[in-house]
Amino acid sequence: MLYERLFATYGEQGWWPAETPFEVMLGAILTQNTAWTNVERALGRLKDRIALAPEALLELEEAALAEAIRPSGYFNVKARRLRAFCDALLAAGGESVLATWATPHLRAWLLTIPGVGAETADDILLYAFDRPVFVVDAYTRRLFRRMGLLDGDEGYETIRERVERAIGPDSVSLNEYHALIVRHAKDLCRARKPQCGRCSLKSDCLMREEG
DNA sequence: TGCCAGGGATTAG
DNA sequence: CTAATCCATGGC
Repeated sequence: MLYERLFATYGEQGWWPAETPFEVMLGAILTQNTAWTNVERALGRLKDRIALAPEALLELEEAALAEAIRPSGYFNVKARRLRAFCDALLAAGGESVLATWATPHLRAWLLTIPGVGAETADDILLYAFDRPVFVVDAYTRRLFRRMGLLDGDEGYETIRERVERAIGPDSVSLNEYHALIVRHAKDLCRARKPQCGRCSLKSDCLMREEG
């Protein structure tokens, strides 16, 4: 099975790279269609200015927040999204309250926040709240399609439920699976290399559109 | 130098 | 309901 192959190739990933659940949430929004190295810079600049807590973030003017997260790209859009997220978080009673909610309720609530779509919501559920959900990203679609596991027109929910059924309600394995797919794509299969020299799954290189 | 990154909202057809 | 388009910096 694909999961075992990836794990055997790359080993444990131990995601998400963040110090606190709140930092996971910020990173989940900042990394939308953005290279993670840029997100790290943005988070570093933000930490230079404020403590990483929703109250402190909301004390920044939107323009100052945008300036702080500038390296992550889309900084005006993301500044608005981060503020909207923190507003919603505090209105709901904070992390400790959300942690008591059932996963479907928590997911539905996340999806009401502007700037939080299906993938970002699942990032937060899995990596900040340790809920057993699978995160479907662009790499996942490419890899699964290339391996013949998808026809190509399946929607986000279909793919997510299929994997969750296959793996089972195990947040540790689901955590690793998504992280391994990203690792497979970004660390060993470099963009625009015609072949992936070091990649043991080279026929499945995710960085090339055509297999 | 151009393409693309751990998407989502909005607009158009 | 599917398909463009916009948002924007930094690496290769």
